Amino acid sequence: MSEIGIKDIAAKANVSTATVSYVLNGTRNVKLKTRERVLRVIEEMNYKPNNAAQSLKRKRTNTIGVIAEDVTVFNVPEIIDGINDCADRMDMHILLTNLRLDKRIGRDFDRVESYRHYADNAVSELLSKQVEGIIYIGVHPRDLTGLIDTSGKPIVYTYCYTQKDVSIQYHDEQASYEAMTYLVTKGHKRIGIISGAMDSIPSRLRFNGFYKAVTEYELPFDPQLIKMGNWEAESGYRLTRELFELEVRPTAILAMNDVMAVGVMRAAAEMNIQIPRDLSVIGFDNREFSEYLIPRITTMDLPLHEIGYRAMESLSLLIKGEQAELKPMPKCRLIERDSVAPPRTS
Amino acid sequence: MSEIGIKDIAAKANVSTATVSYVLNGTRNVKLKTRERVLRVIEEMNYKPNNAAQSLKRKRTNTIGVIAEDVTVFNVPEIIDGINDCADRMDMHILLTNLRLDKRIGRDFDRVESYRHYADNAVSELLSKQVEGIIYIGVHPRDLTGLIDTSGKPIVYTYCYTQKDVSIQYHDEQASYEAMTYLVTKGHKRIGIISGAMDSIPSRLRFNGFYKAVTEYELPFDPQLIKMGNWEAESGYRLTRELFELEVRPTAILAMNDVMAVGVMRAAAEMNIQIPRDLSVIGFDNREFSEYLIPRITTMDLPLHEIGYRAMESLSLLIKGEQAELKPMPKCRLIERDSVAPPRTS
DNA sequence: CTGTTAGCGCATTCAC
DNA sequence: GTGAATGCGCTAACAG
Repeated sequence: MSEIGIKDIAAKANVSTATVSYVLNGTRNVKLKTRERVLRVIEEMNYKPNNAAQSLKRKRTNTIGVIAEDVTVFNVPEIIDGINDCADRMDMHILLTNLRLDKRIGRDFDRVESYRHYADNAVSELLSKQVEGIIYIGVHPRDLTGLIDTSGKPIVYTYCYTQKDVSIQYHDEQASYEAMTYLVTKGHKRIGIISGAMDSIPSRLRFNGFYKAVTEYELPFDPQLIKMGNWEAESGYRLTRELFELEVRPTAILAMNDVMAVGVMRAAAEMNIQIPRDLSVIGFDNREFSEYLIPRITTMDLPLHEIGYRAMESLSLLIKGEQAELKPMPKCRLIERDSVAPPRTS
Repeated sequence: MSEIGIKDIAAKANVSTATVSYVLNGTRNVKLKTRERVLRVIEEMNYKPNNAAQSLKRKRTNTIGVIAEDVTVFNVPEIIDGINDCADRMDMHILLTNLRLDKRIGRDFDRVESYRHYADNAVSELLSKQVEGIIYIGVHPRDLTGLIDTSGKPIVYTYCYTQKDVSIQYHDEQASYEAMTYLVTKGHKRIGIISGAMDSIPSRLRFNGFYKAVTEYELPFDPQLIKMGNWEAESGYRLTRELFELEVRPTAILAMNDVMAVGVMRAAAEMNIQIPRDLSVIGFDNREFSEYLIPRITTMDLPLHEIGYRAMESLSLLIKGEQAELKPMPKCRLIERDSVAPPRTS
């Protein structure tokens, strides 16, 4: 029975409820002896303060809400972990809501109306529970302006954004630029790129990084080396075949995610092209499997933990009424493995 | 400002707070006209009931706590998703606590003392928040008797268990038996097995299934075909090499997880053994990467969603004071892919 | 059908 | 250093 309350403690310890509260919260000095007595009784009766009553009285709950569009998407757990990490340190608690978008409406994220309902519910519920702020974790970066109304409560977005709220994202452009730099350093000049879906923001950002590298390193610019994929392995496969029908073939391919990199590898295997001897491949996301492929693929690691941590930091600032500081975007990190080598001097 | 309360609504709608409460909860009939008026005011002022106050009054919170030992472990998100799925249907809410064991204490799960502290805190906090029950998601199946005291509140364990509480687990023994059956159906007789760590319960259970198959199908029993791994890829690699030094080599290998199956594949690649032509491989877990390997590996899918769902169902029963019904254990499902073929008739 | 009011468990102000 | 009284926002019993 969790029915023991502060007054049960007070009675058993021969003090008033106020005294119990004082020793519990350290709000005022209590004679050592009484304090010890109270503490002992609390221990004995295994008393736990009723959080509902506390929240009602103080105006704080020390709780924030996290809305995840789908916890089963690969990047989400690590972001949550980052939020947790930070929240623990500031003694904040987390109320997690899982929208289950993937299961419920599939991948059709652009039809905002199809899930506004779920989002609204989640927010209402969280607000009802008196959260002091909300972190929204998208499954895919996109503009969510107007989706959510938090009634003035602070909100931070990650893996998506709105036009007026704080959002935390990693540096896509820097990431692909860095990947290109690595390839160039290894001696590659003709580098093919297989993009994600073109209506996606990360795709465009990563393209920017690619162009920047092409320009800065004065690589031969050939539109034929640029292929529009759709994030799926099949597109990596198909486009790699196209790339290899070119008269002058690329010596390296940058795939905008690891899944498409798998497609690249499949195509290569079929055409008897050895990676990395005949073709270098670099992926994106550092998905778990990227380490298990043969060869293990070199890829860009996403700073997911850091994103979560930062989101929590910013939210905490907003809750305190301060301005969220504008730190530079978290960067991706190159994971060097076995799928990149210098081009063959044929 | 979420400072608007029921009495603000009452005032503006010219009714008493009670009436507002009644229309909100449908607890009593309210004249249509007044109801509509109240509803309109609520809408206008964007009023959200204060859950803390509600919980204080009713004795229910409609909230359960979920303690995950580590949300970043591969199987956990899907379990949470299952819990969510069920919780949504019964209008229950979830308070998630992430122990972050992997990050904080590493893989040394047996030293219960090293994380009792975290578990205790999590439970205290949850109890304080008046959850009506708890689901505990372990990272690895093991006996956790004595770790947690919920002060009488119902608890359900999954991916771990205690000697007195309800726990939900999938059917390991059936799974490996079924995997063996599949291999036998394909014509294999000499089947090697690479186990997980032997102090692990799933390892032993899966062995049971293996033995059962060996017996029932009257396979040649050869202790040399049984290798003790440790769940890591390296052990799969090393033990496969050992298996291939045997005079009569196995035609198929059952690895107790997909990670070790990767090791098998690596060893095979090095020895120029083609999968599945020269060697069939079957894994366990249906890890995401198992589909991306070349060849894609046949594996046993874990009913994670179902486990979560069941855990929630059972907990809900316990909360209502009923007995948790004993359904048969959820089963694993064979995912047929490309790493198994009939043995070569050499 | 609607209003009045006690009290849920706790923190806090004021009085001692 | 301690205790009695008040009220947080809400529900439900009681009264009309």
